[in-house]
Amino acid sequence: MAEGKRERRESSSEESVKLFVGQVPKNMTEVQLLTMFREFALVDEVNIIKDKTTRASRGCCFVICPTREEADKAVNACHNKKTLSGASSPLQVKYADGELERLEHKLFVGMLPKNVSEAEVSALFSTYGTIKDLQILRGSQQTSKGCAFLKYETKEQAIAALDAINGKHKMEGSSVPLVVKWADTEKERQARRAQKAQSQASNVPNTDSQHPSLFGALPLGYVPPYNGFGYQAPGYGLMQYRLPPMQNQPGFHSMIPTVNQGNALRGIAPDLGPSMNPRNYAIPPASYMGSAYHLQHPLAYPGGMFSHRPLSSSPRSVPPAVLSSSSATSSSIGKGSGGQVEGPPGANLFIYHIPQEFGDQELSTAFQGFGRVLSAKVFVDKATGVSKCFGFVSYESPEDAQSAISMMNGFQLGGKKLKVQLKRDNKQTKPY
DNA sequence: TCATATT
Repeated sequence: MAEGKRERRESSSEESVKLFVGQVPKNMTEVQLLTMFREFALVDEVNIIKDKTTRASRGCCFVICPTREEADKAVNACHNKKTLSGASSPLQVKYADGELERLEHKLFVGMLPKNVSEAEVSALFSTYGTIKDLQILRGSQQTSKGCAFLKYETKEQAIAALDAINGKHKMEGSSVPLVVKWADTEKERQARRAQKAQSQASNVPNTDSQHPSLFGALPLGYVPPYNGFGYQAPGYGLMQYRLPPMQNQPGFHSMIPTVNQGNALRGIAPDLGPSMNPRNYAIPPASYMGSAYHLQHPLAYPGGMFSHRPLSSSPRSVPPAVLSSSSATSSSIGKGSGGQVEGPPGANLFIYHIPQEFGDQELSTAFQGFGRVLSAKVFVDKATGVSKCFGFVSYESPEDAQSAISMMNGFQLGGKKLKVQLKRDNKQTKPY
């Protein structure tokens, strides 16, 4: 018991350092990992990060080292240097989120006089400890922003300074006391940034209609103004999205009401006579365009309405999204609690050059004409939320995937051509 | 440019 207590304290002491390790095969145990890391450094414990509900490994773990020196040894020896059997890429070993900051003892100092020098700030704060780093924030013209970041050698020093100065000490020539706080952590900053981006986005009216991708922007079954074929969001039209060769295939022309054919292809609203009921155009569609907006996006052609399969020979020639106008929008993409649903071997696609503005939903919609889409994932930058323009689509069968490849690979979208290939398979052959 | 994941 005494021993357990001591161990606990060691693991969570100020000195110990937590590392985050990625690319850990899901079948490895904590003991195996512990053994492995101990070849390189002193390690107190390993904690595999598991799915909250399934308890399955999430393919990463934490490693606790007694000191920073030991942690650095582990990082230097392993990060990007070793690939564990079953992993697709080398181990990623780094300080866990917030860990570096925790060791930095970094303070924010506010309410500095604009003309104060580093030396003056340094002189004041040196009273409480050794300053490892000091930086007064300045604008483009070197003008002080009236605040600074400062790092102490130890946490105790930082606390001493914080207690002594915050709200109490006025610098020469200043009428307000300094503000001293712990600097925001990276996570806090991220949260703040996300918050800001969020509020800015919601301040823009009509975000949806301005979205270059019209998928998902309109409810399925929604009949747009005019006729459902020519409607376009401001600034965006079919012009930006080239049609695939598809249009030359048999059956293509017969799918579009003659009156509107030309314009539909260009995303131009036809000039309807005043007596004409615009909605008439969108009606026949029950089968044909569960949603008028399918036509607004060229991707609707290859995958959606104009399957390369003979139109009459298979029920699948009309994609699911088109059959039912009520259930199609979110034909339940695999978003099962964070995990991504993978299809059988050969049924998973890797897609590159996805338009920036596409999200999971748009990707799914674009690829749903070839089979049931089990999952569709566009990768986004963790910090900015910006698409990395690649992603994955999984189908139930390899045949679906092959159809999608033959139809969508090389398909021009927004200036670039989609690259559609089978996803690489990193699964190791199971020994037994 | 191939599932990157922070108990």
